[in-house]
Amino acid sequence: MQAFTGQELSSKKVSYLKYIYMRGDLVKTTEIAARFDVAPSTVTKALGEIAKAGYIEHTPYHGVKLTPLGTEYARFLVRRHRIVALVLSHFGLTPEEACSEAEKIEQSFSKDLVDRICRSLGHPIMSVCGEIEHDHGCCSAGGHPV
Amino acid sequence: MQAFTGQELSSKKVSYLKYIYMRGDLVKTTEIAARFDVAPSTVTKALGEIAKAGYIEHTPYHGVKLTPLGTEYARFLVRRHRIVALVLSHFGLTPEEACSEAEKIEQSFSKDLVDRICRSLGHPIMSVCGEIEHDHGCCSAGGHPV
DNA sequence: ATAGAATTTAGATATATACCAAATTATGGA
DNA sequence: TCCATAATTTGGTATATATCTAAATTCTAT
Repeated sequence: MQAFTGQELSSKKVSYLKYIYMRGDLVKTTEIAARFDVAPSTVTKALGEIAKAGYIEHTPYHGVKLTPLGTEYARFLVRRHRIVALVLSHFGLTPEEACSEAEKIEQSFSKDLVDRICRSLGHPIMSVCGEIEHDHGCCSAGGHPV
Repeated sequence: MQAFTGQELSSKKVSYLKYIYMRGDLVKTTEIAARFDVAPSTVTKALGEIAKAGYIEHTPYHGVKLTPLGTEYARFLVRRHRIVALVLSHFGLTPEEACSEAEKIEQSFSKDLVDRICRSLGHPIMSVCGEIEHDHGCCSAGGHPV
């Protein structure tokens, strides 16, 4: 498995990548632009950069698709999001609040930090906005023994 | 009291402001530059912007000093830092780890979120890297009743 | 085959961060 | 006091991110 840090992509690119992952298969520029309320040209430029980084395959005029690396990375991004949302829910935020607040702060959580929180929580399988997948060595590897 | 959101200043500016607060009184450009390992000119520019925003008073060639607004804001920044560090410590991070990890993620925590976490924790007076001041209506005001 | 929709390209703007080199100001020692 | 040196600021440049508009290109469905 890759050694992600969680800081490979900027905040907006992470949002786009997660969206592409959730939508699955081929995703169109216009759809992403509509979802994030930005101009299509803004999305085109970002997609080009995400593609250059190897996370998606961009077929001009046709759409984007995750690469295997992108899929693996997106899985981490979603896990990070859900772990952070779960943590916030412990402070009394409703599932909706926890999810939207997580969206704002998750960007700065490193993979190592997420893994430690995950371990400390006993590798929960459910968050407030979906299941938490613990594939491979993910958060059980490294650091303190489980 | 002011209605801060926590996003008034960029990440680096927040770091500089917290440092100025901790150092107290008149702080010199070179000192800040040394502390953050950047060129003095980089600091000068940032200080100019922080001053324009009203948080510090910059006397060219002599140093900077917090304004009342800046002092109040810095107090919030320090409280935010300590609340976040305290939260991280609950997941098994040592005080040092919690403090340095908090430094990386606190920027994106809004005042509202900090206040909610603070309330949920029962307004703790101690964190892992110092005391937590709860002046004015701070985290007990607004939102759900305490 | 082509009009209209989708998309990309090109050119601008804005913010944040940072550097270097040159100019300016401050300050301490003779 | 005067000046050499240190500190600081200015001005110019650079990168990265994010965004837009307008024009050009490509796709697609009639």
